Amino acid sequence: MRPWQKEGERMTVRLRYAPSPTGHLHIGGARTALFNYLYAKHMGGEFILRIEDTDLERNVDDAADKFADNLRWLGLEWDEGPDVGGTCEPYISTERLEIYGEYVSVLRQRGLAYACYCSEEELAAERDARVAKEEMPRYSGHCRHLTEAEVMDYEAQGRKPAIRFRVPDDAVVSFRDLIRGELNFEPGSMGGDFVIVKSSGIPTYNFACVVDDHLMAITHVMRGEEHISNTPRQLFLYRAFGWEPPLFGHVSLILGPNGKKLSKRDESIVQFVEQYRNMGYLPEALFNYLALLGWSPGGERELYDKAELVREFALERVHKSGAYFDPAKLAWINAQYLKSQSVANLLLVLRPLVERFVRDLPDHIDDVWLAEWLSLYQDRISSLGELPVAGRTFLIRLPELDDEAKSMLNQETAQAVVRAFLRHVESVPSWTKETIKPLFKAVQIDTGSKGKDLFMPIRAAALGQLQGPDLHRSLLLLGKGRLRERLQNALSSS
RNA sequence: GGCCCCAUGGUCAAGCGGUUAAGACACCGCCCUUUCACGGCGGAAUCAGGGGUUCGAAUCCCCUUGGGGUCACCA
Repeated sequence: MRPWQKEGERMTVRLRYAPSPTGHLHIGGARTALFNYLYAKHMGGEFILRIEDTDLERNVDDAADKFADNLRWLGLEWDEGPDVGGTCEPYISTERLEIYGEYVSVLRQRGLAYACYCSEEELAAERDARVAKEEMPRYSGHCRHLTEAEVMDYEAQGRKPAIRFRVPDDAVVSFRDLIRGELNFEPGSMGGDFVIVKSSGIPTYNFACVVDDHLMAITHVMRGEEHISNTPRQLFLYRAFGWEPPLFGHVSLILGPNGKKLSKRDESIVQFVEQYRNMGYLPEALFNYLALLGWSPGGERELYDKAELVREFALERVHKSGAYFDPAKLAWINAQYLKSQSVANLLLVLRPLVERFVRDLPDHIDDVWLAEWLSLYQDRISSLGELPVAGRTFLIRLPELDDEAKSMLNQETAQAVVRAFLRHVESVPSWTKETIKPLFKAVQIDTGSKGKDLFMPIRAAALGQLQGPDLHRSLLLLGKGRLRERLQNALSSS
């Protein structure tokens, strides 16, 4: 029974994602958030966003807002958090300093925590000495039993103490991980008394996290595997306070191309959510892909919407082993969503993208034009960001002829086809789907060319490449005026 | 190095003592198509190794090997 739990009340699960605002939301963080969200929602519980900004030096100004923005974009909405509020406010560590202070006092009064005056240099020297002896680096407990005189002496030197938690000497810890099962830790493997308040007066992650999770009634903590070794320390704290700890689940890591944990500094891979967003990836697709990375609902399906994922999500099916992040598969999933969505919907994403990618938008571009342009390429690209590249020829005045197109147009018969086509284009009264189609038949009669010999020269002259979307529709989109200009250019330049 | 975690094709993965070891991405081939894509069909490709347990192991146990995480007044 937890203090906040009323008699007979069924406890709702509460999970949180607690990023530190030191950078951008990356794939691994997003997936952790996603799993927490999926489980919370699957259980009909609550998902909470908390900002852990206890590392003042590394905090980045608007990182927290960006995290929130990208999390929302992905489709992860939280029930409580810094901007939406909630019953456990505030949701930002640095606004909870007083709270932490109270709990630190409790520990100190009970003799479970003590001031440590060791300087950074002294600690480093101690660590080096142990490493030199091939021992595990571990705090010696130097300040465990300082006399009053020693304390006064340190204070007189102007030293600012950190507060350490007194780890029981015979400490054995084990807990049942939601994903990995029983986990045991040998005594002495935990590094000795650990710091809970830095000499700056700011608590460390391990301390703030425990106090916050308890006060916020978090029932399940799902986090990356790199936190496994923090868990014993946090468990000590729960024990010291007499609190029932939440259930812990450690999710495997997402691996980069080198087989190691994704590093924010690794530039060989696009790993920030915002980057995919900027490339025109659809949030539903990223959501879908991330959910299936390290978890599987079983069966043969690859495409699931959010509601289905929430319904299917099960901790038992979360993988223990790490998973390589595969941008190609993500691209494929995104392509599937791209094909299935309405052009009108896609336009909402596309318009800002185009405005950002294309300078000096030609004035023939309006929503109707954009819609047609997009639909021409909809099943040929895997993300909207590829459209300005793939469909570039429609944005510029004259096409950029590639080598194949050039050699095509060098052929005598090709010249004749283009010449005849130009003649018919000029004489056609209107420019519609219906009027374009017969022009090809007319050219065929005039020149005797048909099939590839007929279509390719026109494609080359009009679009600059031998491959591309449907020719009739392309010419319609191009417009009669620009097409004529291109045909003339093709004839005069060769 | 200590402690801890992990191990089915190149990648994501299904499989929970008896299967010809699913499916998807990527790759290759064929078909469709005026081109390229899309789509369809087909192909190559996996149980890290060694011991047990068992009538029978990808599935259970042990060891080895390999990979990873962590050892901060970072989270």
